[in-house]
Amino acid sequence: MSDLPDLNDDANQPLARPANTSAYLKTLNETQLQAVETIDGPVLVLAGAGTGKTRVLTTRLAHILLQGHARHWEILAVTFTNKAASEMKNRVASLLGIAGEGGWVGTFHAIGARILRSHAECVGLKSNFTILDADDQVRLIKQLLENHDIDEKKFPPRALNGIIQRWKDKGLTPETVSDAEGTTAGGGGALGLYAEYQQRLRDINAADFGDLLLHCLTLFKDEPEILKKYQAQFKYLLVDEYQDTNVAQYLWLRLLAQGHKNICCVGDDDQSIYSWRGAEVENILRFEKDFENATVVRLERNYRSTPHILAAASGLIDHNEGRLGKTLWTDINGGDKVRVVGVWDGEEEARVTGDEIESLHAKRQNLNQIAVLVRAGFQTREFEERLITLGVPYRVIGGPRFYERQEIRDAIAYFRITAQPEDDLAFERIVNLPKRGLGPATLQTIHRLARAERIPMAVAARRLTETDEIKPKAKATLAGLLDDFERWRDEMGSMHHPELAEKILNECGYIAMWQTSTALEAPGRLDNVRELLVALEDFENFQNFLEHVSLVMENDDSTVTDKVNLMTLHGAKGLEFDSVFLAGWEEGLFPHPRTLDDSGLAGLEEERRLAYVGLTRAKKMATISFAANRRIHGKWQSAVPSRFIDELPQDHIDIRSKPGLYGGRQTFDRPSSGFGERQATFRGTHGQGADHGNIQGADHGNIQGADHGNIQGADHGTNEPSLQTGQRIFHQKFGYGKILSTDGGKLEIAFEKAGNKKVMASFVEAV
DNA sequence: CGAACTGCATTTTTT
DNA sequence: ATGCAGTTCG
Repeated sequence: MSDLPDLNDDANQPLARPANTSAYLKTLNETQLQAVETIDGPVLVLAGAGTGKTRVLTTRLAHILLQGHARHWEILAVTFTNKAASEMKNRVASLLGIAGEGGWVGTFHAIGARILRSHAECVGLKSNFTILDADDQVRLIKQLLENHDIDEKKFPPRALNGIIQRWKDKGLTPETVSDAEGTTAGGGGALGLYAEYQQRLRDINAADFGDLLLHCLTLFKDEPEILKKYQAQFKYLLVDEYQDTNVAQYLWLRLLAQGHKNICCVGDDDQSIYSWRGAEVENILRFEKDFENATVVRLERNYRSTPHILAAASGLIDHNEGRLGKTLWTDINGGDKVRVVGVWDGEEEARVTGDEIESLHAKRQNLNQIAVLVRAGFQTREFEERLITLGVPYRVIGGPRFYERQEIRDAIAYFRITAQPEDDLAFERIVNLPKRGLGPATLQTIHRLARAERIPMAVAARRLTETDEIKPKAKATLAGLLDDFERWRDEMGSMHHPELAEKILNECGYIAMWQTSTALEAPGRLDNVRELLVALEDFENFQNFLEHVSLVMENDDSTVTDKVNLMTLHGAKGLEFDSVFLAGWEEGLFPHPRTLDDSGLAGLEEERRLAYVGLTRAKKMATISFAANRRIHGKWQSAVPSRFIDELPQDHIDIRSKPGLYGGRQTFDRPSSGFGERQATFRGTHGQGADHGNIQGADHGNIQGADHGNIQGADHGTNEPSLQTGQRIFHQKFGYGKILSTDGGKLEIAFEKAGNKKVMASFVEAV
């Protein structure tokens, strides 16, 4: 990390001229300049939507380098997304005129992984540990539950994983989870599961996303010298989207910042929309208390939206309590009011929106500059259908990603097991793919041994090839497969990795499997696999490629072609468009009832921030729409406009609802209603919202309360070293027998019924 | 082993 | 409505 060639000589010498004459600072406004030039000590930059946040962040980074305050490896700049990280890298590079390779600009997770790989052994891992994604996490939990015969229905693996991940978000290890939480969460079983999950991760040399930070915290705590090294190294810290940090990230930052105390956090409390995945707005609200003598800079001049849009958004967010408070203003003139459109149903909403988009397009509005924003992913469907009919090109942002496709995950599992023999999840995924007769029975045996001995499945499998535990045919197949793994592993050193990858996929029969498949999607899958092989070329080796796959899964749909953007409100954060359509502003949909149920007022405020984020994406035109009738989960429901519509300042909106639609279900008997009347309708709203809650509310997310299924305590029903020659034993499959000889974990047994067999000691009970 | 059937939930999403 | 997972049947 340290002695990289310094690509930029200027960075080594302070510049003689005064800072504010530097060309790159000239374009900044006064507060932006302050945010850039206040280099020493803690700085909080409250950057409202569209106030030039990224610019400040990148200019500040460049400024520190150009002024010679630090070299590029002495600055730590963290973001949440790869997109933000690469944008920062690129912009800094262009400001400096060079590429800042080797710097510490990256996502929290990428930086965490980098630190962790250097000191993996301190937390019980090896530096080539695998990074597990959400899918792997859930599968691992499932395995653990199966082992304890716990009913997945009563304890959904996803929910349990959620609990564990939230603990990790809070920086809690199984040892530090409070007793109170430990005894209630997941029926009291989640904590035990967490401990077991962590143990299993170590056994298979893997870390999940949360671990990338959590293990860092453990590392910093256990190895103060290592922490000191990083504290000394990072003279300046820059943090993007600070309002989205969770406790673990906060602690991580605070530790690292303690050396030089130059930490600059940029964020906007009004755009905090990720509490459901552990983000804590409190981090940003508390900044001045956490970091003494902090400078707070407010960026309030908005360069993005017209006054009406800004006023509507500001008026809306004003309904939230506990804000740090900002007053956005703009110099931009003109622009229309925010349009509020009521329609009969979802179909009409899509039709009206589609027509509007067409007419914008006819007026030469760039389709890339148009977005339809919805609350939930499924809502894009109706718009897609309509746009297809109209022949308007579109893209859905946030859809399934390349690396999430089944065939890609399969192929990658082969690479994973090759690069990291202990990767159980990869092993399990491909052991019988393509089908090679290693079915559930064999797998279960491998599993049991792996668990009993706390060894990776590949190791367990290898041992089982030396005993009679599994059928001869399966045994031979398994031995062959394991030999393949090893052969490929040996070749990693000598062969060019894209070629090796191709070889692997050919030899294992995976390619053949799709080639011979008559399935409709087979050719497409093969194409994807080929594409994967091409992607491999861009990386130095397997390791780098796999790291990329797990951490940098870019969703680069930023295709050059001109298309309308469809996405969720969450997905729109950080983006901007000339024209924005905000669809589905109805009670029961937005604010989402589930959020209200789960988090009450705090949830409502977060939904309101989501609305605010949506509105502030618009540069020139914002259109809000709601339907009087909506089909949800196949059922038609009448709907009333979202309470957020009521909260918009009337002076800045233009209601274009068809006469009579404003009242939702009252449409027929009470044509045409105005604002005043809406209050009455609004009451009805509440009733409906509550109904919604009832449909779900009953036993949702409450894994507690059940008194069964204690996750701990089930034993693995096995051995102790007291197994000696002559000892009578019981084996689950072969029955009773007597030990003839022992050889480490292996035993030769004379079974009363089954004859002489070699078995694993783990599968034998002394009787 | 694979096709057909049944029950069930169904926000947001990065890494 | 729809899709997914688990189960059952041929």
